[in-house]
Amino acid sequence: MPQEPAPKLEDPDSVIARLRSSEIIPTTQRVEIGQILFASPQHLSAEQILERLSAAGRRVSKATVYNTLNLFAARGLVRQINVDPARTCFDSNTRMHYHFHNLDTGELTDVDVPAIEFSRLPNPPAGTELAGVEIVIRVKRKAG
Amino acid sequence: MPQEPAPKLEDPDSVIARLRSSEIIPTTQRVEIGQILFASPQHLSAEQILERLSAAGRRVSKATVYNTLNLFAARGLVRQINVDPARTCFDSNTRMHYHFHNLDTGELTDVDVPAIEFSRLPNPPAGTELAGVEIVIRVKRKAG
DNA sequence: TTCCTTGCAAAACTTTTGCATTAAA
DNA sequence: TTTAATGCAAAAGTTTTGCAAGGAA
Repeated sequence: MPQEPAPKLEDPDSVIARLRSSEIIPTTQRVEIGQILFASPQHLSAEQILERLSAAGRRVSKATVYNTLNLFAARGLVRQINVDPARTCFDSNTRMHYHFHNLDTGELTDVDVPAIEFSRLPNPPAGTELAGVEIVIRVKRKAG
Repeated sequence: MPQEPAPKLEDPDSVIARLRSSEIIPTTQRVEIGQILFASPQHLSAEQILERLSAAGRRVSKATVYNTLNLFAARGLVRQINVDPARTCFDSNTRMHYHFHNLDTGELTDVDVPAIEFSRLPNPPAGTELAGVEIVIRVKRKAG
């Protein structure tokens, strides 16, 4: 019987280098979490990371997973995404990009910057300046 | 001494008509909540609605506020907004529009559709169709 | 009367925190 | 050795739910 392929993990040394260059002390747990997140561009909740850790035979406490994700986010190693009010997602793709959000499945898909082009954008309110543009294109199963 | 002006309330009959046309039974509590929400285009959390209710001398249980907001959202009378992972906001402006999000204050400001114009948008993934485009323009206090 | 809604308290969740223990440099 | 991170359990916060009591048609 076909077996669920184990999700591939990023090379630990590469994760360590990445953490050090963000001035983050590379503890065992942080590296393990980084190996999961940085293996590919993806969107994971804290709970999903815990699942993948335990699937990989590693035990990391829930508190540490949250601490680590918040630390990574504060240092720009991941980006927080709020599409589902029930849980926060962390996006390991730190290049600028947008998202498709499938309303039926909850799935997020990246949209590269060149796929969207503005011909007009409003000026920020007085006293403020642009900090970023976030776009979520909601899609649903095609009626048919 | 200047007094905090009581936020104005929408006319009850107008709220009742609105609920009926969405096939929602206009109970006392639903009308009271509608009077707050529909008084002007605004973005309110469940907690803020409870505050305004009690400021107006009305008592509605927390459970009913949540039930009502979810009902209104399901019927398209308000739109749910997820910018703050800690709480869900409900937007009583149901016309299509976008938002400025002030990162320093958390404040949301409407951006009308004509203020943004696309010259290119990606095709939805195979098997899906467009359901909506959500844009949040993040702004911060101007450095100076 | 019949069906639906409300209110309360408790439950369910996600996320944060305090503190003793352990690991990193 | 000194400083910082981990793990646990408890706490905090928002949202949901079960059920008895009350309101709408």
